[in-house]
Amino acid sequence: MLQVTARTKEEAEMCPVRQVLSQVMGKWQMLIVLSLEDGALRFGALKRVMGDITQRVLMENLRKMERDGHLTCTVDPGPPVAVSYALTPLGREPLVHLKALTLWAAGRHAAVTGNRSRYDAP
Amino acid sequence: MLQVTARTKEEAEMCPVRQVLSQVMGKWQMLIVLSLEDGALRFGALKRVMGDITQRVLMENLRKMERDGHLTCTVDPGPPVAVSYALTPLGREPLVHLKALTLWAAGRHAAVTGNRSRYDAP
DNA sequence: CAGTATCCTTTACGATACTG
DNA sequence: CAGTATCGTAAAGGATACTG
Repeated sequence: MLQVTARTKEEAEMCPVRQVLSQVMGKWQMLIVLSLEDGALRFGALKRVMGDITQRVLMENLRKMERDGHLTCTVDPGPPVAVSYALTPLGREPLVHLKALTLWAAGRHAAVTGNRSRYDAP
Repeated sequence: MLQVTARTKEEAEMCPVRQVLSQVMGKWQMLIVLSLEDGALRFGALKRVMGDITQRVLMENLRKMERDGHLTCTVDPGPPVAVSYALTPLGREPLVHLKALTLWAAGRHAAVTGNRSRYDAP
């Protein structure tokens, strides 16, 4: 398998795979990627679509992903200003895998719920 | 797209997709799944393979994944005791997608590093 | 509307010591 | 060797208020 393990924390932070993955696999990043699949969204719309995320946290994640080149930020000076975020080609690449995982998770929810009950019950 | 968004925190916690995904997409869970791909490992060996994880955190994650049915825990009473962990068929299912993501991340490391420098520089 | 700043809580994690 | 318990720290996140 690929090298994703490390012996120290410093080594882990330098792991190339982890560095790239962390920008799309996190709880919020993944939701952002999926939310932008069908096209650009303005900040407010994106926040509304995601629902349970605060403005501050959404901004943080958007900036990190912009920095890594996963999405672009386009400003239309208004007034009022309109800022929209869109996935770059690079940002679209993991989409297929993330969707596959999401689909798998959806299909396995019943099984997992059953396993949890069985584990907790006795 | 599938429904992975939520309007409240409670709604998010009940999201079937998020519930299942959280057991394999977390930083540690993903490393555990990948580490067990080639077969069962004893606790100590698994800890050594992963390197930068503490005993406590590894135990926590193993228990959560065992609860969800992603892996089994087999005890061979010694002495000394030997406890080995192995993926279940359910636990193997996400492997293909996780490996695809890992492979993608490895291939894009250079691009992302470049993007970061460009973003930070000016 | 988009963005920043501040404060506070919670969660994840690390380190270490102890037990069968 | 595997597992538990305790304590402390650091990171993530939530709430809210304020600005152009």
